[in-house]
Amino acid sequence: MQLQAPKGTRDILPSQTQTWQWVESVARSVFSTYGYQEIRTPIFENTDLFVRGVGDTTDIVEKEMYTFNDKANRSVTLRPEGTAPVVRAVIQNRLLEGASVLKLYYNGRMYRYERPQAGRYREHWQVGVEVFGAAEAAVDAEVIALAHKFYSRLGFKDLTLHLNTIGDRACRPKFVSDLKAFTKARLNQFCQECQGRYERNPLRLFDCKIGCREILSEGPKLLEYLCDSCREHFDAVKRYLKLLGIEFTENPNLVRGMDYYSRTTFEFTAGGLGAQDAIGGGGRYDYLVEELGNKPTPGIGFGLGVDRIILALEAQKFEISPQPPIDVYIAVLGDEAMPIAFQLAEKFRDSQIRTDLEYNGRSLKAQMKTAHKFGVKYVVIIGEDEIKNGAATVRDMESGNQRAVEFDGLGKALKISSQ
RNA sequence: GUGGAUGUAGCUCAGUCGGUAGAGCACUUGACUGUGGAUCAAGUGGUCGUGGGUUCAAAUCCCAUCAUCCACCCCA
Repeated sequence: MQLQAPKGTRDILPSQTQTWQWVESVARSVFSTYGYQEIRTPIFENTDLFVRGVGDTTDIVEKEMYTFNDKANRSVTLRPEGTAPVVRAVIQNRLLEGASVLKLYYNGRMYRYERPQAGRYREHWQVGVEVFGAAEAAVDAEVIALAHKFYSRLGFKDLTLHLNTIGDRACRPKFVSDLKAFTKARLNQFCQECQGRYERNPLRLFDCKIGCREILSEGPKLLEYLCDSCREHFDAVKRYLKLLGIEFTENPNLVRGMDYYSRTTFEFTAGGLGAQDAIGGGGRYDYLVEELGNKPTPGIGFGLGVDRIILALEAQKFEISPQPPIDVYIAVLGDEAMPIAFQLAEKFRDSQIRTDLEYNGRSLKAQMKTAHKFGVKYVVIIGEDEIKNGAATVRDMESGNQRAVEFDGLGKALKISSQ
């Protein structure tokens, strides 16, 4: 027990990688049907990108980043989220020039220094999309529909979509200042945590789980402060979602953890997950590109947590039937059989037959057991008799039937039989 | 960062009032001279998380520490 992966990290073992590959392939397939192309960005960035992009008063930046100095004393940070790096790459590589709308997706690991818990890791995987250059409500609805389609392709049953709007530059400042004033007048009624939130980021007050929200229910409501264009945008998003038959719950408390959001925010939660039940979320960020130094460009996107998606699928009793790792197992009896088996295995592999063989000279019974455990269709037995006759014994593991096949014709025979 | 629970074989776990370790599964061999899914038997495998302390004697009691899990917080 001395060797151990770092706290909050884990290995994804061969028994699980089939599920992971399947989830990733569904993501690729669904995203590409909406016209998205993949982008891969570095796993670390200059720290400044996240401080400016995500926001210097957010929890992510204040206490959850893996930040360190490299040998030239540059401050770099393992990416805690996917949006800021993609925006950086888009600006740096001028991907917006000559494009009306740009649709990108990514799949990668994120890092946050948090206390590990059920469904919460210090290294976790997200697949996500980002759209640039489209401010219309239809795009908000399409992005949400995309996430929704991904989940339903995976077979999700117990799924809730939470939807909110947090206004824009025109209407949010007034709301925030009124919220601050309201809170200040009752500050001693709020919990310790919320008294800090009041100072740093009042919108986060809506996230309190202890009960401070009850006090706020008497206070200003964001929905009542929305400017006309924000209200119309939000209504349009809802209309489009209804058009597609996608159910949602309006959740005025949905304030997300990055400062870059504006207008639409959303989050998907799944049943059976315990306290960490958000399996994906995102929103619109119409000011982020500008704040990072480019000409103003609207944007919207989401990140979906692959680890939690797989946990939730397991909790919902979903299972993919495991595929055998190989097609053929060669049973080897005696030292003289080894060179023949060794060559045959190479021939099979050249014919795209997935093949493994016995290396340890165990009993035939043990070899058959191994072949059975792998779930192979055929076992090819090479022993004294087979060498003498120049023909291997081929056992069909489903029927139990055996026949002799000359060494030369083996590859072809197996190829045909296994199709 | 704050709480609670738990660390014994590859896996899941048992271990009484302190007397220096067990089961099931898995693995190997055999019953069956070269045949899987069944049965039976034997065998391999453990610094009892780590370091101290108490004791004639510690997996067991005490302290510390590390790790894991769960919750708070936050989020995917």
